[in-house]
Amino acid sequence: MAHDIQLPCNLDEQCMRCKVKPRPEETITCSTCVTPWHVACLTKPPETLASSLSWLCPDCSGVDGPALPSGGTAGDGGDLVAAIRAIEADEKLTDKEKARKRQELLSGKVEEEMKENENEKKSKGKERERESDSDVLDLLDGSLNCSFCMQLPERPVTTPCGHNFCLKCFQKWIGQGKRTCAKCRHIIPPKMASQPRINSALVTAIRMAKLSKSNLAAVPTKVYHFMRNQDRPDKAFTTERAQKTGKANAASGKIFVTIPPDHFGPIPAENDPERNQGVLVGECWEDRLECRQWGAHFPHVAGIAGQSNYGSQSVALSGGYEDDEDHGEWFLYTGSGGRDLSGNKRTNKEQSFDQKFEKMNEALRVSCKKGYPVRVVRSHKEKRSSYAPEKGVRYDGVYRIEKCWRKIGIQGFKVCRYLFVRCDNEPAPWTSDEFGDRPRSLPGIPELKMATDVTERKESPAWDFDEEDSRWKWKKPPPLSKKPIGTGKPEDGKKVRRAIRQAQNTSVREKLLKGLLFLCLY
DNA sequence: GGGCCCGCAGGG
DNA sequence: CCCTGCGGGCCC
Repeated sequence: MAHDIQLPCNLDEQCMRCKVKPRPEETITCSTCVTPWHVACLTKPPETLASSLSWLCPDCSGVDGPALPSGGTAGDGGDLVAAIRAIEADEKLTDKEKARKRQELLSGKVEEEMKENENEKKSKGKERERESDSDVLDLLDGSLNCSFCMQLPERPVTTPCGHNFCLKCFQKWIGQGKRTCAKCRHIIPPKMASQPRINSALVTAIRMAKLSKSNLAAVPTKVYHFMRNQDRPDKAFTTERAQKTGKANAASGKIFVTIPPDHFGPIPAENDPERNQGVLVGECWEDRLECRQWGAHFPHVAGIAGQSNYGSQSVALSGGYEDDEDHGEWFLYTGSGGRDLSGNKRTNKEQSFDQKFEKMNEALRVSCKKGYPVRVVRSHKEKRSSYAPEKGVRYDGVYRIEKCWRKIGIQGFKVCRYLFVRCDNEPAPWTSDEFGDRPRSLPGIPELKMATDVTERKESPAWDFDEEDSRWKWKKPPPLSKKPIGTGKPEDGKKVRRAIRQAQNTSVREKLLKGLLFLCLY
């Protein structure tokens, strides 16, 4: 892998990259910092003998190191920094032991203490702490800074007394004839004064800390999200276990995009190895399983994708419905959480009218608060059976029962917008000063991707191109015919009718105030 | 035309 | 491990 991190040999003369102890002739020593490196593990080994005599290691050559492994997540960075911090703070250790421990840590050896920390963490449960990583450089801002320039040390050298300096700053100090630490006045050993050695462990730590900070919002794709699907067929399939064929009982085919399930916002080209174009607004799929395969909306049935302590990645609107609250440009979305009496999915449950901000609803609210963009998939399929209006679709108020699914001529699901969601009883996470009424992006969130191919959208009868304005406009569908309401099932009829009445009597405004509806803006 | 049954996927 | 969830096909 050409993109592996460059690492020298450690104090035991073992290559920190390949973990073998190379023979002396297989190593090369940096002419500046005198650090030994394993030649076979260098991405650019010196080509001639002459060049090898004056060879500068990757840390001393001043050339930016190659890309760090992309598998590192914010969490890894946080753990690493926490571990370094623990080592630094340990008063029982000598500086040499600290340096050694840091090096071991960075070369992949796991300390027993680390394992214990891990276990502690696990017992506390799965915690999402990306935000707490924002202080990841605080550590570096403080104790690790060069005492001369007060910046993160460049090509850092570390004195035996444990203080860090830029190589340049240090050499300048030595050049002035000083032989004591600029910070604590401890004697600097003559060997260090004449041959300062770059603290490569610290270089790596700083790099990784910077990386984990800068990548908080855009953690590179984890390969396994892609790999794990490679043994699946391209299309939905029936498992051995399933007794019935067809998509009703199918497992999804491979997932083509490489975004992790908790990825917010647009799916960019780099996560679309199949087509290298990303998933664009306006794309269509046959069914929910395909929405899943292209990463637009992962759950196969559920309407909201998300995690209650993290945020919501996407929602699915089933039905291009005529609705005062669906204006195309904006719409109201109610959360999940009620019971569905239709069909015979799960029967024995009681119903509640008011849904609560928990689980997926809470996930959506988190996204509201934080201002994360939410992918939206709108179904253009004609709906019937389970969600027929006369059956009191989600009479508990989760869905508006007075509306009907309508056929609008196109079959399939479509990415309609990347939305910034606002829940009406939460303050908007952005200000109009910053973003206007239509925020396009927020810090740490990738820029929205819009389909530029207008022909794509032209296929949808829900959108009209306004020649005067030269832009696409949502076409309000014709009003629906009123249909009688009722289930026909005696045991449900009373409850259903009561709930329907209740829902009808609750104005949109009231619902919003109660937090029953989500107001979505893009 | 719609009710019923079925099973996957993932959150908690 | 359990339970739920804006699917979907088939059979009545």
